[in-house]
Amino acid sequence: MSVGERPPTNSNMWSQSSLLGKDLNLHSMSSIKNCKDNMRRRFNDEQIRSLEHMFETEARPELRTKQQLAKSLGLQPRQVAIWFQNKRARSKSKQLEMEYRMLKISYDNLGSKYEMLKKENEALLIQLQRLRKITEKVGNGEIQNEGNKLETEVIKSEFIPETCSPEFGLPLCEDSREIDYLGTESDILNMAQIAYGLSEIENECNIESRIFFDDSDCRSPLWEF
DNA sequence: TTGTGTTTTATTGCCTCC
DNA sequence: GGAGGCAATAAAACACAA
Repeated sequence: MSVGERPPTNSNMWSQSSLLGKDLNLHSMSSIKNCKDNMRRRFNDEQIRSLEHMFETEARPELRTKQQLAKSLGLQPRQVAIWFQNKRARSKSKQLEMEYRMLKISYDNLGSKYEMLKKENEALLIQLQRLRKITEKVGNGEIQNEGNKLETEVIKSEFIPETCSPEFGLPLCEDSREIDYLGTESDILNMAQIAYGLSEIENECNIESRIFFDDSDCRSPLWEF
């Protein structure tokens, strides 16, 4: 017999049992355990095909259906009932496995997205610090009208977003330095004022970020999945 | 051939529903 | 209380590497 081939089975352990004519009660079989041990056989290909086909249309068939199917396959109704029960269990297990895989993929994607956003956040914070320093200089009058053009150039050269992303309303750019990114000098001053406001928000955000994404929490069982 | 892991068939105990 | 479902488990049948 080749590998994977079923042994020929034209009957089964129940065909000669004392249960002929009995109902599908699955809990009244202990008295014939010895019979089972001597005669257990796997179902043949045709029986499996029919059972699978029936399962596709109805996973929980009625008693009458199971009895008819059993008769047509030369099995005991009880065997058919057990087969459906086991099949439902296998099916449920496979379904759970599939759901787990999907969730894991989703979780992994979320993780890499988080890492990406974290890097972008870090880059933006650095830029914010630079902007704040410049704003302080403006406030202290360190930047004179005469020098504005020069400062503007410095700002332009310094304040180039490291991440140009449409998600943040920033233009996508191959070479950011060629873009007049900040606009006019008055725009810069406006941004500096905004920066002061943002620094407050930034502090709050960092606190919240730590609550949700603190690495120390990653050791929790939930995080590990 | 044999040891071991996997799949399939069957049992048992508990639970819910009518 | 009986019927039938499910979860956990046993055990036979099978697959396969060494």
